[in-house]
Formats: sequence, C-alpha cells, structure tokens
Amino acid sequence: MTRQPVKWQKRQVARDPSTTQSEAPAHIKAVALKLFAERGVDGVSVRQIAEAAGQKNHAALTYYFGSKEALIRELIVDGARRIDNRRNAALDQAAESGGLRSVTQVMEILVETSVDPDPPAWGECYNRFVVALQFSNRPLFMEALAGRWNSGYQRCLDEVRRLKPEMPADLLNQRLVFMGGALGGILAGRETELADQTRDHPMWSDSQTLHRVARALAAIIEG
Amino acid sequence: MTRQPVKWQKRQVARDPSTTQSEAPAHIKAVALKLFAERGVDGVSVRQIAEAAGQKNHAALTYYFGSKEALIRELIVDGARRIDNRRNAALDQAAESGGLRSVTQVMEILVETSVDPDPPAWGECYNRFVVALQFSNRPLFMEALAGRWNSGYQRCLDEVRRLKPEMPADLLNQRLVFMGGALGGILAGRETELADQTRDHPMWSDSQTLHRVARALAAIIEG
DNA sequence: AACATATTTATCCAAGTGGATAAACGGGGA
DNA sequence: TCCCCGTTTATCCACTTGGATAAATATGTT
Repeated sequence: MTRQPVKWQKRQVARDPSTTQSEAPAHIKAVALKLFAERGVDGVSVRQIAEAAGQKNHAALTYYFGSKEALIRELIVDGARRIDNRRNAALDQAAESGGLRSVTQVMEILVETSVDPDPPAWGECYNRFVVALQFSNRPLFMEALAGRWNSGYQRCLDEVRRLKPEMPADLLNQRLVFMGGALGGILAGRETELADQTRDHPMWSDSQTLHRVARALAAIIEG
Repeated sequence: MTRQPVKWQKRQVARDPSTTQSEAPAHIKAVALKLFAERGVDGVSVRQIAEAAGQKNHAALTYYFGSKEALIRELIVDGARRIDNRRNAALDQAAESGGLRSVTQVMEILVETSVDPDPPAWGECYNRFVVALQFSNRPLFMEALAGRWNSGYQRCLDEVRRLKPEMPADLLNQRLVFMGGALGGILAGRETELADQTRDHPMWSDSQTLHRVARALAAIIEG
C-alpha cells in the first residue's frame, strides 16, 4: 500500500535539537570529531562523515546541523563548554577545600580538565581538533567561541598570578603564553600518539604521565 | 608573423630544477608556504596559489612541481633541510669553542635554528606549516621526510642526555617528549601571532623573547 | 485506521577541484 | 632567418564538493 505524499516544508536551518529523539546527531558528531581531528576540517567531506557514521548518504548533515560549518561550530562549542565546566567545577572544589597552594596544583587542574573523562572507543580527539583548527581556521574558531567558555582557563591564570605576586607581571604573562602554547602542543601530541593503535604507548598510557605534564608546565612558569 | 606550431612533448613529471632559469618556482613556493601555513594544505587550492603568485592560471604548478602533493613535499623537505643545516652548523661551532655546558645552551640552539634568518616580507611560516601538517597529514609528512633532516634535532637531544647523566633515562626521555611538543606549540603560536599585522606584538618582537623560550624549555627538562 | 511529524533515502545542482593537453610566446644560438 | 626549448597561457576533463529538494519510510498519537 502506497502512502499519500506528504507536503514538503522547507527547513531553513538545522533541526531543533530539543525535539530530537534520535541518537544519530550525537553519533555523527562523535564520528565527525574523530575525522576532523585526524585530517583537519578541510580534509574531510560531509559525504565521508556520513559514510563513517553509517548513513546511506550525506543529507543527514544538512538535516541535523544545517551545514558543515555549523557542525564544526557545534563541535568547537561543545568541547570548549565541557572543558570549561570541568575547570570551573575543579576550581570551585579546590576553593572549598582550602584553596590552591602551588602552581603545580593549578597546572594539574588545567591538564586534567583538558582530558575527556568519557572518551569514545577510538580515543580522545578534541585537543587535536581544536589545536589544528586554531592554525587553519582561526577566524572560524574565534567567532564560534566569541569569548565564551574561557572562564575556567582565565581563572587558572589568575590563580597563578595570585600565587606569584613577587614575579614581574610582564615576565609572568610571557611565561603564561609559553605555558599555553606548550599545553596545546603536548596534549595534541599525546592524542595523536594514542590514536595510533598499531603500537603500544606505555608512556602516555601511564597514569602518572599527565601529572608529569603538569609539573613540566609549572616548571615553565617557575623557571 | 605567426610561428610554426611546435610539436608537443609529454612532460611526465616536474621540470628538472637544475635547468630552470626562472625565479617563478621559488616565488610560487614562498607564496604556497604562506597560504598553507594560514589555511592548511587542504584549505588552499592550486588555483589560489597560482593567483596569489601572480600567475594567469594554475598550470604553472603542474609544470614546475608535477602536482600539488609534490609541491607540498618539496616545501616540507626544503624547510626541514634548512633547519637541520643550521642546527648541525651551530652544534659544530659550539663543539669547536669548548662544547655546550648547559641545557639552556642546547635549547638556545634548538630555538634559534627553528627561526628563519631570512624570512619573506609577510613573516615566517614553516613552523605553523609543519605543525599543522603533522596533525592533518601525518603520513604525508613522515613519508616526505623519511627520517631525513633530523640529525640536528637528535644531536641536540644527545647533548641534553650527556649533560644530564644522573637523570633516569625514562624520565629524561619523557621530558624530552614534552619539550618537543612545547617547542612546536610555542613556535607555531609565535608565527601565528606575528602573522596578524592588524596589531603590534611587542612580546614576540622583543629580541629577548626567544631566549626566554629557550629557558622555559630548559626548565621543562630540569624541573 | 488516519494523521502529523520525525527521520532517512535518493537525486539533482552549480561551483570548484587537481590534473592534462594544446597552443602561443620569448630569448638565444646556429 | 629559423629553430630549439623553456615558459606561460588558455582550455578541457572527469570528479568531488557542499548544499538543496523531493520522496519514501518510521514512529508515534488519537
């Protein structure tokens, strides 16, 4: 029995996420993040994402997200918000239990909260994704964030400034810039290594390694 | 007066660079490196490169380099070779004048030789280019280098190992990995900042800043 | 069942892609 | 003068791209 044709309604933008019942968009996002992290946003087509997500064609991306760029924006904001929430929570908790007493403690928070506590089977991707994006599509990245989801990072920097009142502000700010570059480079490199499943990565699998990263970042600041 | 048509000969690969008289290929390479550094290799088309280089169409790239990928390979190898030559020269000179006595001195060499001493008018590009490429096109990057032009970097690491005999090898190697990630992240960030000509960048313009980067890297290793 | 809506699938499109090919141009040497 | 050959220019190609549209199918709810 054939159905009556349904009148088609133009959908100008992506689906309203609040009325979505399918888990497809979340799955597409996870798959897209992985591919973008591996090959960059310009190295992956919407068809490749759809295929990797098990869709029969690429129209699902327009349907759920409106456009490839809108999908990228969602991925940027999603990850930044998750990290920022973790950072603010960790800082709040530290304040309750007496406050942070060393730069290393601040760096611990910065590093730990950069790591996805619930990563997909194929490993973490966001740091690679976002570091690469800051190089290749900086305007898109900046505009998608628009200054949002940065408060946790800024609070960490302020904690360091509070802990180092004797250090000249210029010098400290310089070292904080170095630390930020180092944080991105090290974490993105870590994810790239861990994504290579043809080998073991005893160093990055070791639970102590991230603590050592935090100490290395503290050493940058304290000299 | 009309010329006689010239028999066409199929050119399977790029022009033999040794017989080239034009400065066009060098100019195309410089322009391509800039664009690749800004937007990534997959974010720039051969037509955009040709246009930015003042060519009337994009056939010059096939003519001189054979393909877009071959051009990318040449850019990878060119920059790596230049850096490696500078590193080996600096290490040889240091050995002649009594050898390196501190980790900071080794890091000075690592940082200074990463910087192009003769950059184009629009600023340095290679560090951004290779750092981004290592994320988005790692296989191409690795295969283009094939282990070459890495000896200066390895010699620097060996100098650090010689200067730190008391440190456990595992710990030192871990910190050398952190240092490598930090080096890439900081230098690529520096180039990205300096490329933004809408603002001044007093910090990165300061001649002392690169020395401070070297000291920050040394701090990662020495803790 | 009948209906509305959410989702998936199948196509279509204009624009752009990397590359190939043919022809035109230009300077130097015979 | 004429030819050789390096270079530049003008097209052509098959293919992919992101996106749009139409239709079919699921999934409720009544």
